[in-house]
Amino acid sequence: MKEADLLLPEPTSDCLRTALPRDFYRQETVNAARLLLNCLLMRNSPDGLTVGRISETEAYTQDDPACHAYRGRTARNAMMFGEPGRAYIYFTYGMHYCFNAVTGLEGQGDAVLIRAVEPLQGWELLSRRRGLSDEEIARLLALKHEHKVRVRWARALCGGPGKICQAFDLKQQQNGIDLTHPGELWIAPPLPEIGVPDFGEILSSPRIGITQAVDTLWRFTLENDPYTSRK
DNA sequence: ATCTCGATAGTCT
DNA sequence: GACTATCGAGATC
Repeated sequence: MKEADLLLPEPTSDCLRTALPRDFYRQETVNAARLLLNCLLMRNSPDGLTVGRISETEAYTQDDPACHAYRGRTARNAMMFGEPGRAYIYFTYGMHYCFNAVTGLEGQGDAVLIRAVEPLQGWELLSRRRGLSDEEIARLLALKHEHKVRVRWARALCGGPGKICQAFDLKQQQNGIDLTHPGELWIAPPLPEIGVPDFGEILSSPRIGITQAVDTLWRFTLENDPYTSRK
């Protein structure tokens, strides 16, 4: 399927009624990180609905020195040791949030970081939350059919974990939300009705922004997917 | 395209 | 007191 065909239908779509089940998150974390690619990040807030196709993930396991849970349970990382299928959202660098899905067995301390998504629905709302002016949003909406503009805009909105949290309004308040049921925040499987892009093979690369275990290739992207945080 | 750097505050030593 | 699963601006090539 070509990328231009990846158009989200009206919000009556199945993705509003469907969520990945608990058992999906219970599987081995590295597998979950790979399979979360192309799944749909769904966010319903009083402001409106926003949807993004997951395009970049990273796996973190408790026995991995780069993982927040590596040194055991603390108040901050407690959610990682809880039920798989819940959101683990944390604050970092004094100004950014990062969104993870808890994976593996309960009590294990694993999670998958969502590093980039392709916006599918709610471009205007995502843009406002990211601080774009009304004039800039209007200009981009008019040019959105141009591939280069669309990719550039998408990456400015959601090409990085901090950007996703700002665009999707994810903060401490959303920490611990159960992602396995449609509500204010959940993840839907890739739906054929929406269109599943064919971006080729899954690539593995070093995780970004860490200093430990830099040779563990647990960052996952799709070969020809332009909607990533970097090349 | 790739780099360096500063902002900023919660967490842990 | 040091570090951080980041971002954006500005410099440089």
